[in-house]
Amino acid sequence: MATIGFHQHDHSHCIATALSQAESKCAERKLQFTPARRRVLEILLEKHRAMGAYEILDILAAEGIGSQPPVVYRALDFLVQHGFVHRIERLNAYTACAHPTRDHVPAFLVCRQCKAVAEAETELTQGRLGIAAGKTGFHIERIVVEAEGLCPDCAGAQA
Amino acid sequence: MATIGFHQHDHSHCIATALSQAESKCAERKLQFTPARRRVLEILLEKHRAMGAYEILDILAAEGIGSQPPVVYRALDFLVQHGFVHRIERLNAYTACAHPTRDHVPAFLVCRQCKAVAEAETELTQGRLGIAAGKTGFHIERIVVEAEGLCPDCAGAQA
DNA sequence: GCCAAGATGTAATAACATATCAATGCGAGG
DNA sequence: CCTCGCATTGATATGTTATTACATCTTGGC
Repeated sequence: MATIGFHQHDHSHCIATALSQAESKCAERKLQFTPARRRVLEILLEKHRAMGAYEILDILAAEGIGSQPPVVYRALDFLVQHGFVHRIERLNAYTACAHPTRDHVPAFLVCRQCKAVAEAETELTQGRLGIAAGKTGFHIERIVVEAEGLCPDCAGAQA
Repeated sequence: MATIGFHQHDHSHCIATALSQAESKCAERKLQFTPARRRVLEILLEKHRAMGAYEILDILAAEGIGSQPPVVYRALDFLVQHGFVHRIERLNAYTACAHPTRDHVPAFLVCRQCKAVAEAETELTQGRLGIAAGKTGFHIERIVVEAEGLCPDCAGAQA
């Protein structure tokens, strides 16, 4: 499985796979994979990029699923909590997890121009930060790693 | 110089030093260290914690320096741009740089309970993320590293 | 003194997120 | 079957963070 996604590929298969994986995972853990939650995940998988909550909400509203902010935020909270979706802090946006089957610490490459997002992995207590935390007795629970720069396409177009 | 700051210390000296360092740096680079910019940096140094833009704005407003959002956002943009202040994405907040004399990639330890922030350092193209970026031709310009967890005080208080 | 670039003043609005409370559906235990 | 408890949903309102737009003023180089 590619960890990085700055390339085109046929996509409908991934969507179906990811959705059914999410479904089984929810069944396994006795979680309710409700229509709103399912649809939000599906939208993120379809678009395959980082989307703002209100952008998703617009789609839900057009489909009559719900038009108030809490609808989408509740769905996103659920999906993030269970690892189906990640939040990109840098963009205040959300993106479907690229490899939901593995337990992992996500790291992102975010293009500052086109906003494309690729997901990689990292360690929880990597290098210097882990050392610094250990020294002071800080207990790390979660880590946000987001690199900002230019994706190959935008770097090329700029020249 | 300590890279981590979960401890008390006499502070007025650091403030004066940091301000005059900022001043010289601006002079050197022919930047305007205007009253609003100076005061925002000073506020962040005084409080010595992450502050929201509107929290800073309240202080500016009370002092008659300005009461509209752009006042504080412009000052913060300037300070962030030139490395005097860092933005904590996870908190949508800002904090004075702990070691403005060095060129560095900041990394933060953020307590999820008391919101205390400590600054450490990291590398721009560390480990796996750098490799992933290299493989795909992504050009990293900036990197955000923020660890969330419990600081020693909060971890202790909880027990 | 004049011009261009940078900085500020001000109003309005956009974008992102949460609080609250009532109503509904659904499974477990009686 | 009933009903208790709990997760989810619906709906309204509000809170928080950030940007756009445009007029005006200041500063520094020529």
